[in-house]
Amino acid sequence: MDIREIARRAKVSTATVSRAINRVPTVDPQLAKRVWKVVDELGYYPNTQARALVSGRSRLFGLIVSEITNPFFPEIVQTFENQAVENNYEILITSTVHDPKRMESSVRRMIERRVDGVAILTFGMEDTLIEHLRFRKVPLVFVDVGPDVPGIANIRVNYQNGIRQAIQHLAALRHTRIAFITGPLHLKSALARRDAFKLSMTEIGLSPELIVVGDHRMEGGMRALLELTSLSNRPTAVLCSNDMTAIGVMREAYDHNIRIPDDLSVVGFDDIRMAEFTTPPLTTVQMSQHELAKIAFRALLTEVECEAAAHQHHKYELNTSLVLRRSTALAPSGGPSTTSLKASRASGSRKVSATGLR
Amino acid sequence: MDIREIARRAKVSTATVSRAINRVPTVDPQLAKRVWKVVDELGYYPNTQARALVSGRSRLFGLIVSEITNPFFPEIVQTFENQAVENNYEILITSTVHDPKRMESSVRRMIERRVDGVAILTFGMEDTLIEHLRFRKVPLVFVDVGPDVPGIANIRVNYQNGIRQAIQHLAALRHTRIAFITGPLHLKSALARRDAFKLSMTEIGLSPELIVVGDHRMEGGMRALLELTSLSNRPTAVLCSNDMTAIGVMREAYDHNIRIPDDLSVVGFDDIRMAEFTTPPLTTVQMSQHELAKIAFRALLTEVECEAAAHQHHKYELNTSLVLRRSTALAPSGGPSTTSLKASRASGSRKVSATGLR
DNA sequence: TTCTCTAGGGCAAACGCTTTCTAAGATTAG
DNA sequence: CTAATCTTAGAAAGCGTTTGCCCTAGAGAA
Repeated sequence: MDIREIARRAKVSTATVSRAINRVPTVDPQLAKRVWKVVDELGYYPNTQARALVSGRSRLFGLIVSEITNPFFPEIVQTFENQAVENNYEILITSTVHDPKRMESSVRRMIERRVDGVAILTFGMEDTLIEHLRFRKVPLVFVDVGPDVPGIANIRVNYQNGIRQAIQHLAALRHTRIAFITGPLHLKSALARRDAFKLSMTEIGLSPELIVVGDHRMEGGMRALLELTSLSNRPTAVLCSNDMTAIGVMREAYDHNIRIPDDLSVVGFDDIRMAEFTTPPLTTVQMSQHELAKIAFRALLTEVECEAAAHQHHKYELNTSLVLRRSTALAPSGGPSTTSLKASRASGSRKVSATGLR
Repeated sequence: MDIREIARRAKVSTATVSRAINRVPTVDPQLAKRVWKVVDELGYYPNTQARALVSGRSRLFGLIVSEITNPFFPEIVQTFENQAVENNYEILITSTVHDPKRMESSVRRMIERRVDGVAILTFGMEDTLIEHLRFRKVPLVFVDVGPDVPGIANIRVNYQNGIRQAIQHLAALRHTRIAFITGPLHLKSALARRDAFKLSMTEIGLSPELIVVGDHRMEGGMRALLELTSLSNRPTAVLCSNDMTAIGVMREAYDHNIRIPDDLSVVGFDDIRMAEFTTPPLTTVQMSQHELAKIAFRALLTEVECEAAAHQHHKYELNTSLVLRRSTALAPSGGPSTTSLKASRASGSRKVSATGLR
């Protein structure tokens, strides 16, 4: 069933049907009603492919993520999709699972489908692929890792804010030996977090020397805790480069009878959904996936809809901030384990306000 | 840049270019090489919209899930996407978030994009929407909830298997008071699980009376545990209708100083990724998301590719089975808490074999 | 040499829409 | 009452492919 069928039945031309459906105001209300009646009766749905072909816009956005099974991403996908639905876009998702071949095929497929824009929310991407997209003038938005050139929107994450809050929170709980477990050191975002840790420590006169390398996965956190406990002067608190690492730390701690938070305070980073569900619930630095996705979508949309904006170089920023839950407590005082802060805390989670921190 | 441009430069007709690109064997190898050379030089990518328009197949599959942020689904999405990439399909994902409006718009969008098939992996769906799809002869595949009519593929889950294994595992650990926390009772899948529990209990001469209602979310699990602990003869083990419920139980247990597994054995259902990361790691009934997605995709593919198959009524089955981790132990013997099985267990997870069970 | 056949390439018609251009009425001005 | 202007619907030209059909050239047979 096509537009001609509708035209025939409504006794108008296909042009009129098209105009009616697209709510062009110049069409006579009488006619429009007649058209709509037929459309509804027949359950006619316009063919998007044909529309896209002639209009030159597919109303399709690409969304490339590292791994949809990484708990950081589903929230992003959900929000991105919400935005898409709201704005009558469809979204083509690719989860690259860190495979270059996969990235390449995904870029290719997106180009073949003539997407109107691509959001690249992944930890690194080969430049030649980006070139392919740029060459075809596909609007692009990156987070963190994007090249600093015009025509590409970039979302910069302010890691410093949240990490400073975390460190100052720990310091306020009398912790002085605070360790940091990094992510893979080839990741820009991991390095940025580590640097933020260093800065935040030196800011308050602590030396940021307890740094061990993790891998942003649970296993890395487990290994890192082992490494830290073998030290002569163990840390009493540990800040992790992401939540999965923190979960690994807590898991390993459980196996070694290290109580959290009584013996060791743990802070994560990202605030993935799961952080709320761990035992104990994880205090962590929130990098709102919701906000991130929203910003990414809007960036794409402005790039696409406003021709004017297309040639500017846009920058966007995403803040981070500490969310208190129950994996941190007063530092053990050296003697028998001290009472924790636990009792004095509400069971829900609440954001710490920036006031008083720095 | 279009096919005509290629034709011009390779000094052939567009027909030949098309044939060369699609590897039609009748085209002269010489010519084909010439065409491919130009294609590569210019970085030409065929326009999928145009292709779809004329060929009548969009090479697009729809995937409707309840909520991508529900940890059950990302794995499914990933596997489904893998399959799609392998078979040169693209996938349109919708997360309905239980909103009927959203479902409707999603179905509409899929029809407008002329998807070649839709996998509906959601907990219930309005019949009128299904009608829309059936009316347009879109191949469909359901899990559990699909109507039993020809032209629609159905994946039936064998809940009994895994749940029986779970119950017999608990019984072997000397548990006799085994509780069950259900999901929302309007969900077919939740009812099926409950019934499997009842049957498995009576099979071994235990009475399935300790049943409380949950909601398939953490909160429900927390409430349910509270309810169970207020009972005069508390259960020593609890089987949950899904993993999130089990996580809620463990969380609440932590707050009440009920040790898991020493005081209470907990078994989940689904085996979401997170189950491996809880403290203690959750023993649970696996319903392989990987398998599920794979079956769903294959079902769609056969329905689309084999015209012959299209008019048959297909049935597929997905098995379930217990995965042992560390949230179950010998039932406390009534006196001071007994030693748990913990020490005797490997730390990894392993599947229990069906041998000896039933 | 002529005829027949076949292989393989080109022409042009779709696919289902949007949109420009045109023309027919309707309306207003002179 | 005619001419000029405006309004609105229809005719038709694409959008970028695929594909059925036809045509030609060259091979092989007579």
